[in-house]
Amino acid sequence: MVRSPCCEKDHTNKGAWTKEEDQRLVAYINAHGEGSWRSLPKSAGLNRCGKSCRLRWINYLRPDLKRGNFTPQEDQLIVSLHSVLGNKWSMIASRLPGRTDNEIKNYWNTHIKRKLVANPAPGPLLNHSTTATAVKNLEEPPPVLPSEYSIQAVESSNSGGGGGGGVSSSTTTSGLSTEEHIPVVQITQPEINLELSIGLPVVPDQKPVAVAVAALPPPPSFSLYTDKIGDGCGGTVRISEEHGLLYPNEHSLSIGRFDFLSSRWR
DNA sequence: AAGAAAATCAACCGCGATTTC
DNA sequence: GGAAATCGCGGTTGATTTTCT
Repeated sequence: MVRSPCCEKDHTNKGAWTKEEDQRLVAYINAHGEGSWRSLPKSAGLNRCGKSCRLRWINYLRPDLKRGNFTPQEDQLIVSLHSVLGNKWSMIASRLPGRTDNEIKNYWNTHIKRKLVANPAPGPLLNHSTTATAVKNLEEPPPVLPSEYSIQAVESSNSGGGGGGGVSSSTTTSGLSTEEHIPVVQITQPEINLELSIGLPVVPDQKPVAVAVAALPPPPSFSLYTDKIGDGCGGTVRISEEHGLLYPNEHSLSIGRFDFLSSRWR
C-alpha cells in the first residue's frame, strides 16, 4: 500500500512549539475536543501536521499531566511493568496517571537503563532485567512453534470441572489441541528458559477458555493468563492481581493478545 | 570564565494497525 | 475485499541544558 506523507504541505512548521501555537491548540481542543488530528491544524489555524499537534497535546499540553521528577514509587512501578510488558510504553503509561509514554520512555532510557547497566550485580534491578529479557523472547519467539518448543502435559491447577488433572495430550504442528478434556498443556523452549502453560477449563455455556502461564524460575516470577480463547490457538493475555501491578479492585490487566500458532503477539 | 562532554527531553520519523470508503 | 486515510506506537534525532575540566 502506498501511504501518503503525513504532512503534504512543505510549509508546515517543525521544531519547537511557540507559545502562540500552544495557545491555539489548547483553545481549539478545549472548544472542540480531541480527535480528527488530520483536519485539526487547518481548523485551528496552525501550520503544523496533525501528528505534531497530537504529540504536542498528549505529551505536553494535556491538563491532566503530572510534571516533575518521577517518585521512587513510580520508578519502581515502571521497572516492574517493564519487566512484564517490555517496551510497551503506552501500556506502562496507562498505569501511571499523568505520565506519558514518551516521558516514561525517556526516563527509562536515561535513568533506569543506566542503572541496570551500571549495577549488574544480583538484586532487584537485575532480576527485573532478567525477566525483561525473557519477556522479550516471549514477544519475539520463533515463528513456528513445534520445531522449537516441546509440548507436554502437566497437572492442572484448575481442573475442577474438567476431569482429572495431568491428562496428557499430543499436539500437532498446528499447535495446541483444543480438546476440552485437556487440563493443561505446557510448552517449553529450553534455550530461553521460558514456559507457557495452556489450560482449557470448562466454563458452562461458553467457548473453551484458555489459561496461559509464562513463568520464569524464581526469583522473580510472574504469570500471565489468557481468557476468551477465540480460535482455539490464542487468547488475550492478562496479568493477574497477584503481581501487585494492578489498581485496587482491579482483578487483571490485559496486556495484549498472543497467538500460539504463530508464537507472536498480535 | 570558557569550552567540551554528557545528560535530558521535546519532537520527528517510519511503520503497523485500524477505520473508512 | 481492497485501497486509501488516519491513528497510534516505538525508535531515533537533535537542540538545549547541565556538569565537568
